[in-house]
Amino acid sequence: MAKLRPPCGRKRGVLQPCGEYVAAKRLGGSGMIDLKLVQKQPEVLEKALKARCSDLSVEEFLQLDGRRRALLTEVENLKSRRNAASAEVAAQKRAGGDAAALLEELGQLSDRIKELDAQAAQARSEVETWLLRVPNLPHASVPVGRDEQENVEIFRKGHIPVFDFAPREHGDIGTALGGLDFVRAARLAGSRFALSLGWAARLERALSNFFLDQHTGHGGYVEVSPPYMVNRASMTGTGQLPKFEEDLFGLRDWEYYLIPTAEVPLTNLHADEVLAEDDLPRAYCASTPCFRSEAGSAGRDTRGLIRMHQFTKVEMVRFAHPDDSFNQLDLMLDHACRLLELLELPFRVITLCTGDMGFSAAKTHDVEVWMPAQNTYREISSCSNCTDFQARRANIRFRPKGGKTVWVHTLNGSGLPTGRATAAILENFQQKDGSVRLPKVLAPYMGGLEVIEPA
RNA sequence: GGAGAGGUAGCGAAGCGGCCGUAACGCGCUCGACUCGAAAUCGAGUUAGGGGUUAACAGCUCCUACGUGGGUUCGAAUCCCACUCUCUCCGCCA
Repeated sequence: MAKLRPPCGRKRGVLQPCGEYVAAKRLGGSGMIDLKLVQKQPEVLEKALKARCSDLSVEEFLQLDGRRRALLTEVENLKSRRNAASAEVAAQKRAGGDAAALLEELGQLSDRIKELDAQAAQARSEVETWLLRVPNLPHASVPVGRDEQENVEIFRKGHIPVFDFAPREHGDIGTALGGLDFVRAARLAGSRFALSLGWAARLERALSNFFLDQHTGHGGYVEVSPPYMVNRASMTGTGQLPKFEEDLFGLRDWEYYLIPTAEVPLTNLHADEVLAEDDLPRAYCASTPCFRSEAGSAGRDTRGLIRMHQFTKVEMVRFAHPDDSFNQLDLMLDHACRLLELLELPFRVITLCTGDMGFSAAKTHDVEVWMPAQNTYREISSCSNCTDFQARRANIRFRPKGGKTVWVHTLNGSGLPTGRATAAILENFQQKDGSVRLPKVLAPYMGGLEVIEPA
């Protein structure tokens, strides 16, 4: 079964076939945060890490890196001598001489180099492991804050519905209408799984198709149908690994992971490529299942469709020129908001503070939809500019006209997850008699169905 | 699953133990010449990472990298082993 070994090494050499981190070929180049920056301006990183409430020690890094450099200097001097002496051997042999004495010395030198090389590789690997765990630096415009309490609301849109009855939870509504079956889903798989039937299954397909149609039409995104499981290099490229392995589902005998979001395959679509400047910006979207272990969220959102081990989501990914990436972020945010407007759902947009942002993001806007049963806004989309963070890890560059290659900026945003969208529709459009009205834009996708009636 | 071919810079491709990794040659790209301008042509330039030195991402200097990892050797793109990906043919299969 496990005969076909997992492919996870990639050309850039950050990884070796069995998933262990080894010396990078291009330390400080592709693969991680800017090494030079850390070395020369450790205080910048220190400040950023503090803002993110990270416990990584820059001090520790400086020690590791110092050791690495000391070893390198030593071994490189020896190599330099070896190279010169080897050339001498060649010259003597060409002249018909006997190079025995030199060869004797070189043999010892070679052994010493082998020893030091191993030590240097080890030191390099330690430095790299540290760097791979450093989150992206927050953009200057991001509010500094500890947690979600300090996120900043930007604007609200839409009308919060007023009910002359107690609004019910979407899980109950969907179950009562025969579309959702959490009992059987639990029997089939376990908790945090859902099963939809009839109108609900069709609604999931309808939402997916509606979102994709909007993106490929209005938004100019290229639709992609990517792999739903990827190798370790891809997961490292977008930042899920090595730090967040426990959040992922992996296969037992194969070095593959189920994607937690289509951001992973879509962003890695151009891994190890050099794009032309004219290729930017580039936009992709995909509807895929997403798999998340939800480790650490035990007890949260245990009812309904909000937090699942498997859910379907349409994702947007953009590759942008560094000078243009924050414009692209605004654009992508618009695309997400537009879907909610078309679905007639009330929402608000917030900017995440430094302490609440994801690992790879330099700036993130969350879109939160109104959920009547909880009487609050809940996240339905998250749009992030990852600047060059993922591009470094996945080695995605572009070539400015006539210039040297530069890291692209990558962005990703949900647009939208079908489960949470369904939840919002059920709750916001529920009616006193137990029926649920559907947004008008979905009618063509629902075979003309406008209201879901109790059986 | 069987057999074979291959992975070298932005792309194509040569090299198959030291004179070939600032990697032949071609394309592309940059600059210049020619031109009123352009095309064509001609000329020059054009890999990346790291160490040292440094105010410097400037220069100078050294090291490393020919799919990945390991081995042989004073010395490996070149020889050996394992792995991986791509392509062709055969077999099997939705």
